[in-house]
Amino acid sequence: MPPSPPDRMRLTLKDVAARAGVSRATVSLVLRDSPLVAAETRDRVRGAVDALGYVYNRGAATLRSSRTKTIGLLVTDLSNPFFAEMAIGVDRVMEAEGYVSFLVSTGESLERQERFLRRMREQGVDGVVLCPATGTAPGLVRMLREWSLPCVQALRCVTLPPGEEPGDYAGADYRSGVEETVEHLVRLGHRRIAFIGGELLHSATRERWAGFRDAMRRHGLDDGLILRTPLTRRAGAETIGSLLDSSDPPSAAICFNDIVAFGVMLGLERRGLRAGRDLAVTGVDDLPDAALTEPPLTTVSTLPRLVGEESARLLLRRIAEPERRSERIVLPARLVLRASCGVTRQAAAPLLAQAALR
Amino acid sequence: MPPSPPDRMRLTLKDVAARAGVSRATVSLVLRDSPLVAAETRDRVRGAVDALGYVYNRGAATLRSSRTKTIGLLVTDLSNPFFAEMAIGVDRVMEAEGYVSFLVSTGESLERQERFLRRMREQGVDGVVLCPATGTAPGLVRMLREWSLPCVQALRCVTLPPGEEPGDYAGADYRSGVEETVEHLVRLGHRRIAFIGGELLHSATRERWAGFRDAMRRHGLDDGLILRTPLTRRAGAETIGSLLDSSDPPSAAICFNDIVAFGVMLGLERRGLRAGRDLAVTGVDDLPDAALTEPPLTTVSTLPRLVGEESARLLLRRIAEPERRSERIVLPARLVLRASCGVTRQAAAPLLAQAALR
DNA sequence: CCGTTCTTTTGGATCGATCCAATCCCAACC
DNA sequence: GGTTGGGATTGGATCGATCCAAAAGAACGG
Repeated sequence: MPPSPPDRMRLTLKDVAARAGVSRATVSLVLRDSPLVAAETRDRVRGAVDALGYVYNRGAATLRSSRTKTIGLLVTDLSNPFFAEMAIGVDRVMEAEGYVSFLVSTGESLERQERFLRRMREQGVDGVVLCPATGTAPGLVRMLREWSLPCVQALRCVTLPPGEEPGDYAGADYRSGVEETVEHLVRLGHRRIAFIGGELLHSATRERWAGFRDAMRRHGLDDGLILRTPLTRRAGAETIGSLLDSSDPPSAAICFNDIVAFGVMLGLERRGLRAGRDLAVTGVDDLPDAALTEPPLTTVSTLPRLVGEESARLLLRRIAEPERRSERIVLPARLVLRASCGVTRQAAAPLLAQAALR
Repeated sequence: MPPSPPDRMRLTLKDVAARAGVSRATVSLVLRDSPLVAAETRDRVRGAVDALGYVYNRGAATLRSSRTKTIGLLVTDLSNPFFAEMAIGVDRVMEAEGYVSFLVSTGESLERQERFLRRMREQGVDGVVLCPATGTAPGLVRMLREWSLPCVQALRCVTLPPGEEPGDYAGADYRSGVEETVEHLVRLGHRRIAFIGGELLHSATRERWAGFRDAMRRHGLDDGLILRTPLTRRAGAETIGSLLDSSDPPSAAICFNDIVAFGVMLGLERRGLRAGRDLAVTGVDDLPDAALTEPPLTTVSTLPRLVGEESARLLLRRIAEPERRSERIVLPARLVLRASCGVTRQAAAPLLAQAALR
């Protein structure tokens, strides 16, 4: 460790320059890894930096260059590991480029979301990754554009009227993930399938519902059994109870996400029933816990960390080139077969005949 | 919304000053809510700010005042909702004071931890809240002190040699929480109790172990059944299996945290056993899910959000007054009785006699 | 030896707020 | 009427890096 400055005075470029026998400008170039400086000079300056224990003052650099090497990252609910993972993904990519992130959890509050964005502007962040809170209006995206603050939406997105640039977006293909789930359940012989969860109207909900409806209709099945519930374990447990008591209960339940699916499995357990035997249950997200329930949960893997990484890369591209066209990155979402949907693909064939007899 | 600046030029204090017919200095005072300015002037300036759509440039302010109104927040694992909650707590308090936080998940990597702290110093944060990664040496705390960067440790803490100022710390009273758990289990008649989890040597582990050992010894019981395992669901499930197969299996298991406890319950379920009936199981943290397992989990509530809030307040005090004495805030941790430990306090009395006959 | 080109280095101006000592204003008091 | 005092306001210097145009130095051919 270099010896700390003996006095309380903070060292500046000038001190380093004096010690290395060059000008301030040269030191500045070295610190920014400019190819302009000669190797010999570079080493000398580096030596001086280490010897003095000089600390770069990013604030001063910002003022002059109006580049802060910081970004804002807004997620709706940090205590949901799904979003936390995505935040980690963003951070890993940004960090490698020398950026640091302001992270905040909006808790689905539009007011907090906007306040934070305003503050990010004051801070002069180079861009933001935004998971829009439920109910975010297109006006917000326009506002950011007005500010010329680069923004990438992640996991959810605000839809702008056609004709307007939609803006960058990175997310998972919820729609086809749910479609694939329906296909699989139908193949297993299920005809009456419920979709559980998603009271909030945002793109991630609409995509799932669309996938569900399309796939059900394709098979001529009733696509109306969609239950709007909060996205909690508790809601899952409660919903499944009333559902099973109804006059025409389903034989399978596709849940909005794994959390709801865990709740459904809990609800079944409380009634002495079991997922996979008495009701096929599936989720979305493939949280680490999904493989560890009893029975393990069939679910759609949406790889939040990857989504985070892609959002970050997208934002970096946008910062480098603000005028480029909007880009949408939709990562594939694959169905991960486990026991909670009754039977895995390999074992499905013999059962299909049996199911047809129902 | 104020009309955006018509040209690309960024507005400065000077523009606002001109419009309001005052000097730059006065505008600056208004923006900082100084009591020095007359009410009439203040309103006029505020009007000009709104009319022009002026955006405060915090970077410039920082350079001059060397106060950034930012802090760094380092947690070990953001995808653990426990830490995420604590981060939210920190953020809420800081936000109310006009601060924003750089948040990073170190993933228990000492190298990442140090790199991030260095970057925080360059950014000029006013302070950091640190959950030290496992294996963090006292040298790190000394380094921060050398940098005169205010630091509050949270949830875990590095122990410095006696005589040295220990530094600020906020956390939960794991020790007495675990002691209380032991007391309760003993009251229920358990004699052979295992402690599961905690391979990593940090203060939060040591405290739990100490609480366990003390309480067991106090009752003349064997305090040696401590199983070091990773802090995951999977580890909990695997550990309980081998434990039950051993020659002298325990009748109760106190788990490091709820995650491990969930794993243990899963392990029991896989063997057709049930927590609370075949083995008493308890956890620590009282995650939201703890109330929703089957059976619900008895656990020690540690209120991570509160710990976060306290850490933030502590940091604010330290920033305001760097030379004050170190402060330790240890929040009480209470045992929350649920069914997984076999029987709740109210129902315990009749069972005690029966237990004595074993 | 000079002109040309290319590489490397440089000093001064600049970014936009805050700090501070000085000034201004106006009422109150002797 | 002059002086004092306190509240309100101000102009210029300042924080520490980057930008830029220009200079210095090196290399080389004619």
